[in-house]
Amino acid sequence: MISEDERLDAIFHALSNRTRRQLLADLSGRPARVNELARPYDMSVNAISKHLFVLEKAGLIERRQEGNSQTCLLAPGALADADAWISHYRQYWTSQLQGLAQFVESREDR
Amino acid sequence: MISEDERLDAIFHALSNRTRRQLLADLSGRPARVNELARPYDMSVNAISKHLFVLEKAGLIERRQEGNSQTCLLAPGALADADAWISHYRQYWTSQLQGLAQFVESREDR
DNA sequence: CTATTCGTCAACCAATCGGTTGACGAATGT
DNA sequence: ACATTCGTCAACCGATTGGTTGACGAATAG
Repeated sequence: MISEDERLDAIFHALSNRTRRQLLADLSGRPARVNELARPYDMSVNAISKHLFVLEKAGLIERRQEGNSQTCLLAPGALADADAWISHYRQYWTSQLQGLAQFVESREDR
Repeated sequence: MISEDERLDAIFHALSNRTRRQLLADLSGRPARVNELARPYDMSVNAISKHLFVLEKAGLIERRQEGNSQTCLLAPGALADADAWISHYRQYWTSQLQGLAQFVESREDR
């Protein structure tokens, strides 16, 4: 049984690398094979394959075997989890900001 | 000059650790000093201090020197950036899903 | 059958991460 | 003046990360 924390760890970790974010962008709208995905990058196919594995572990993409080849496509759910976490805390951010001005003032004229 | 990619790297990296996410939760609503924050954790103050540094570098919190002590509080902006990135791609997720059923079908009855 | 293309596995590497301990400087309390 | 509290700095540690190369098995093409 995998905890919510572990899922969020994996999701945010997956998003914390620009190559992986770019791969997600590349997959926006259309699925693609590993080779296609790797071509534009100045990096071995192997490295891309590892990045895809990280994305898959986080639940951000799925891979489907297609005979010789392998198709990757975006998976729903994981990104929504990240979004939910952020949205939840953004409301605190906002509410704290309402009180922030007074807080700062109260300190600055000590 | 710090690139957008570097900012997002830092923000998502900061969010990828459950202790740091919890620290942000702890700061929800009220600022707190490093010692206060560290107390509930089974971890040295030093470790917490490092986590706070990561959060600060990502622009998620600010620290204000208060004489001997040090007050941490949430900072606006960074979380909004993460939110913006995710929101942008969620729309692709959704639109891709609309076409996914057909795609899967077209492959499965080959 | 043979050659090629696809992607992964395994081993390795330097760099970063997440934590520790110990020493320290700067403010505060007595 | 002295002791205490606050938090950081520095060094160290094992584990993980992000990349490499080389070998391999499985599917496809000639």
